[in-house]
Amino acid sequence: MATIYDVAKLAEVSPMTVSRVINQKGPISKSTKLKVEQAIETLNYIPNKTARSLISKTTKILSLLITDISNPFFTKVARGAEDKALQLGYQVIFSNSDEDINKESKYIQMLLESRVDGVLIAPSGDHSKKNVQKLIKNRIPFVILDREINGLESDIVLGNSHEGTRGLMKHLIENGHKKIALINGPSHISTARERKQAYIESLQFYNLPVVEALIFETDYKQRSETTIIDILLDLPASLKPTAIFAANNFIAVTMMKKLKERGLNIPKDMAFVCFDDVGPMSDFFTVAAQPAYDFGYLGVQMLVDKIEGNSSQNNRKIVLPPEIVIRESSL
Amino acid sequence: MATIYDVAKLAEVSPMTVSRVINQKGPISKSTKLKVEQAIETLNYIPNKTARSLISKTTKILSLLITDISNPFFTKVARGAEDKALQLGYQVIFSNSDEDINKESKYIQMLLESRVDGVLIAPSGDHSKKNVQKLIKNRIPFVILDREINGLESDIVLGNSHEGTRGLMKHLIENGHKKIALINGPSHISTARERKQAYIESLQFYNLPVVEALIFETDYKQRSETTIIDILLDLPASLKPTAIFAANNFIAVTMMKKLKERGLNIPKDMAFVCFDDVGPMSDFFTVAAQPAYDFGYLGVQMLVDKIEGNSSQNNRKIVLPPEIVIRESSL
DNA sequence: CTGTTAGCGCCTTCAC
DNA sequence: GTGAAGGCGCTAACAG
Repeated sequence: MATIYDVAKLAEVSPMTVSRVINQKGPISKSTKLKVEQAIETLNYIPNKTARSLISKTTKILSLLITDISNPFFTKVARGAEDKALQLGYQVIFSNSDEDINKESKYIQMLLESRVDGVLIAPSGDHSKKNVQKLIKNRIPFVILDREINGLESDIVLGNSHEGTRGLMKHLIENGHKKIALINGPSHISTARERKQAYIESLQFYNLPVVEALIFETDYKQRSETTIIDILLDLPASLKPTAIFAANNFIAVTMMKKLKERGLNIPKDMAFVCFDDVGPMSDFFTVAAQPAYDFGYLGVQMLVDKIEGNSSQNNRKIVLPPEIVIRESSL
Repeated sequence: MATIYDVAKLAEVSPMTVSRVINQKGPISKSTKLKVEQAIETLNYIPNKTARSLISKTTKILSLLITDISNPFFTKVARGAEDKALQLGYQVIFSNSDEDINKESKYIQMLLESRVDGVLIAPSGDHSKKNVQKLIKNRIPFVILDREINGLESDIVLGNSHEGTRGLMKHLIENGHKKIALINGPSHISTARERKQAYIESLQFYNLPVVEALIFETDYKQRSETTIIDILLDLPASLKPTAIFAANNFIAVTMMKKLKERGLNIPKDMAFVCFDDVGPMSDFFTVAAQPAYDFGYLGVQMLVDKIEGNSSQNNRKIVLPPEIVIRESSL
């Protein structure tokens, strides 16, 4: 592969001159510029970004560290991130932590070695604090996505779990549901804590009892099995819920599948709502849809602002409201 | 950020010795190794992959160039690719061409400059040949995904469009459908050509007429509007189809939405089948589901084989069969 | 307007 | 078992 020296030799100039025409920087005569351009062409010269990085201490690469690209929420986040990154001249490396702190730590190490210019991270939970602190220690700019880390201030792009939950609960309750099960994510993730809190507050607001037997905690991951539905359906009639609120889309998918297996009809036998869109074909589901694309898009914008020093402030917080979309599953 | 020199100084050894302990290569005494490790620890030294790349001429980065990560098919491809890449010690940069040859070309240029070790590409169409040839010219290993490029042999991981189409058509026809519309992708994409051909052959196999008015060509992208459904529904009763076969998931989503808008019930008023899964919540759709995860997983495996020279052969072709999943939309 | 020198952080090669 | 010299491809800083 041709180097700047090869080009220089062919064009009968110094490597520095070649560098100048490549980077369109510094004064160059039309004629030498032409010579160089021809040499570049005939040698099929392509600048080596790796060598540049060594000098510029900049890679023009961003890291997108999410929990699972398969989750339609994060798929859209990724799309938004990549679109904005391209616009700003960055490439993005993506990684899936699978909500696993160890996997997350491994990726953090890798991205540190890669000298990425910045990191967009959806933390796997509050324990991610140590990973984020590693970023801080190494002065690599980052923006947190979707989940706050307990006891850590930072630039962040978030949804509004309270608003989304209240909207969903209001809809359910005003449609006559009094016994609503919550199938939540792990309490070490901020969104799960907030969704539970808003769930409880909503019940209280409508003077409905908070029944512990109707509150479950699982994880946000895609699962093939669950016993929660069995437990719910075995509840005595006085307790058995008429509606289920799943705290994210993957929980919803798992529960729905089980509900179908058990022969229940949605919404006739059980109303069903959840947080997050469930994918392109979601015309059936009542959801609190978050503007996932914007999470990624704005996140990258914020991050690059920070990297390139265009931003005066720190700990900027963008909160994006969800949209309550009422569909068949709860009617 | 600490360099190998800082570590060397602190440990009172030469940089070379530090390099040796980092890479666990060459003989080192226990005691110096310990000294070095301590220095690394106290200085929080992290090897600079960028500098390494300059010497090794290897970046341990793969490029995944697909058309749209938002497409559930490619989402899974990406997941499979990343999983295998992690296993093999590679990171992956992803890019979305949006089925646009110009965008694709731009990315090809970027990845060439980045000196990625290999490329996994789902070509935007037959015109991608020039981009792939650029890869060949620059000797960068690649594996093609999902779509063959007319007149180009290469390592490739593919689905079986014929088999999937025949399966779907068989199901429809054996359920009594005689007028089946095909809403296909662009004919410059191999999968569209093959699906159309298999569609026609299936009709002929069952002695059914091939009606040009029932064959449409659109693109594989997500769209918010379409006139195709209107055209179909305005057809005289003698022609109006009783079933629709969408050539990919995005086409299916667009058409379904329109069908709903027009007040049609699936499958009562119109049966509906498509190629590719439509996302995690696809329990409604009859589809030819491709093992998308394996496309990515095996693709990376093949690619890294090539990169690391473990593979003797060229132009290896992996064909992954689809699974016909019959669900409500066609019953 | 163009060229020279030096060095980014690391590793290969060859000495000792 | 350890170190010194040199260079990967490029560009900043200075010189002319």
